[in-house]
Amino acid sequence: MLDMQFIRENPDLVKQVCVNKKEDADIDLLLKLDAERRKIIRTVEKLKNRRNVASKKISELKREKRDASSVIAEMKTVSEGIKVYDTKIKEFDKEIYEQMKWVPNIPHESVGHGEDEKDNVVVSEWGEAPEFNFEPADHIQLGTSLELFDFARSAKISGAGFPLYKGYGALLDRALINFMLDTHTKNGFVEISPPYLVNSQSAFGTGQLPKSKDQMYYVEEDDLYAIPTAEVPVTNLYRDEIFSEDQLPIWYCAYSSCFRREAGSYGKDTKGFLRVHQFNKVELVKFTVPEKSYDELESLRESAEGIIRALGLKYKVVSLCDGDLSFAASKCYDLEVWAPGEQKYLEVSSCSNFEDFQARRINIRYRQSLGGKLQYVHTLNGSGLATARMLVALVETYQTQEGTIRIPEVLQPYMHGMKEICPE
RNA sequence: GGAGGGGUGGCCGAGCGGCUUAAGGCAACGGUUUGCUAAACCGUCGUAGGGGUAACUCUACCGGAGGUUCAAAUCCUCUCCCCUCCGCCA
Repeated sequence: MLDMQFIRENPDLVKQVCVNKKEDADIDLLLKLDAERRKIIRTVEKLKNRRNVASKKISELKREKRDASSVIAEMKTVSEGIKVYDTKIKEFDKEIYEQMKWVPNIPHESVGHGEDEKDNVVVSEWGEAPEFNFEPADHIQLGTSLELFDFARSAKISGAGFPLYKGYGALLDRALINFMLDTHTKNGFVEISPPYLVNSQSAFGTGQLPKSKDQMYYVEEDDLYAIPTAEVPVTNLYRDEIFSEDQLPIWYCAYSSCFRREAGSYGKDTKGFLRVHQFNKVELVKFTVPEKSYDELESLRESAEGIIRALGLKYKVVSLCDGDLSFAASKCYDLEVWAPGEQKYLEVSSCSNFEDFQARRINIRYRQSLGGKLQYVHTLNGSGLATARMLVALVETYQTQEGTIRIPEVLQPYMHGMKEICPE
């Protein structure tokens, strides 16, 4: 959510951002409603002032046991007027809010202009693509022959896109999760294990609602949404709360399963683990003062990158252009790992700075040490990382000619010391 | 699911139709004085919105939404959340 005053003062900028981000919020209508609303406020507040003054008079007269009926009669009509205007203001507030919900966040000045993902900028690349003296298999072949996953049976019990891990596949996934959580907590993140179902207020707070309502699983009977990422519960932890400045920054990491309907994406990346309805992810979330948020974004990205490096996977960092930037983000880096079996990069993390866009929606503020002013915090988050796609890159990168999969050294302690996954 | 209790400023907590401009305390900030992890005293101190170049001023806000009334933190209705007990269950 943007500040109305900001929109009032920078209408052209906001309009341009809507065009660049391909959002069709009606800024002119919004400005008109805002001006209209303020005009009514001026009128009604004059009336309310009259009422307050008269009210005091009435109470004085009553105390002195004098007649107040003429003032009361007059106030009756004034009050009726107030009621009419108040109703009008409420209508305007609602209308303005309806429009405001669709206004996207302003990109940071360092974000490039572009149409879509093809205009994203590669910031850095790391690692070497593995070389094979044989034709590398993809994760589905590997997973099937080693019995790591069972897509056919999970489709039977739930449907396509619901993965099932088995044996060493399940162990590998668990190893990845534990390795990530241990690494992040060692680096200063506090671990959170959040609820998986959240109320609509939470889904709205982090920006999933209203825009991506159809992308979430919804339990109608209880009005609860299955989380598409741990970002939702963790960011909402401090909804309607006020920090003191010395409490910031706060760094959280949270493992959760993530649920996404992926409506409308049928036929795209449908193979195996590439795009699924349920996957596991360790999420990183930060709350910080505005001055530090871009430093925190860089450090957040490094935390996520550290995992990929430790696993020895080739990857690249991409800075999203404004056309590819999500609704709520000011700046975003995508981390993409190389999957040699697929012969393509897979997005395993998005590290974003939302500045005060989320904080404004969910009302998270902090009191400045100097001056004691209340200000909105900045929120950031990034995957650190999603395991489903990491598994794809991992098994494809570390496959051998014998059809086994070598285990990266950092994961071995989490795999009971196993160095290699071999056929049974 | 059933029965009670409760939601008031950063925190605690009084108020239960008009002498409230939400008491009082804590915390915070500024100052005076005395000085060994500090105390005492004085002062300032909610948030949001509107108007004004400004000092300032007006309006709203007591979980949320309606209602009664000239007037609502206070009365009524609905609703959400928290706590305790009972039931059911992992």
